[in-house]
Amino acid sequence: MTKRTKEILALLDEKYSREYKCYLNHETAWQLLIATILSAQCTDARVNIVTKDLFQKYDSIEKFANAELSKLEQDIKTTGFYHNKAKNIILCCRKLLDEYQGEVPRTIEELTSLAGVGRKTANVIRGNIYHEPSIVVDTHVKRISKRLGFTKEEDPEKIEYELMKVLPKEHWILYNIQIITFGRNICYARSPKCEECFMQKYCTEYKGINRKHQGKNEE
DNA sequence: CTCCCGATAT
DNA sequence: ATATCAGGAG
Repeated sequence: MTKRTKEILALLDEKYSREYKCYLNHETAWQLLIATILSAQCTDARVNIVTKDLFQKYDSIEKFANAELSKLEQDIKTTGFYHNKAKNIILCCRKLLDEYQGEVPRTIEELTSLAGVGRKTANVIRGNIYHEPSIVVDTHVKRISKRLGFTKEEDPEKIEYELMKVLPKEHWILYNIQIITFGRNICYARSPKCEECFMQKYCTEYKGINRKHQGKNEE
């Protein structure tokens, strides 16, 4: 690990909690799995609003597996992409029952074989439920890892492997949640709060005081 | 690469 | 009006 990387991780540890706190409300592994499927291109705040009622109405994997598609679509509608998500959740839960005895599997291969579950969702489960070191590359991790100069890749899977080489294993899970918090509070995709950012020194896009991020319409 | 898609901030 | 939000499948 380079000195620069060590300093960035120290700054994150200093600013944000070192304890892992998931932003998607859940009580069980299968609830986190469904919440994460719903979180695609949707804010975690919106997902939590939906799952609050959803997990009372559907209080088991069986309920989701036997759900009526059009009903479930309406129940998750406000998360967007609701046709795909509803269909995937039903298929996913049926497979959990048919092939995994209702247990959420542990490996990337098994997890990504479930409908609606890609690498990002699989890594959320592995990190959060099974406490396996894993890099979750979501929109925040992608954007901010590029700004911090950890990667220049566009493909989330390539970014995942690159971050594995750069970051020590003990920080993999922590990095994910700290970067999301950083992205929510300061390092926005649009109009990030660069002037009050504690990461200025390490940002490849910071242009200096009184300048907009990425240098559009300057001077 | 395209499509899926509602809610919110700018 | 447009960009963005804890992406995934065909």
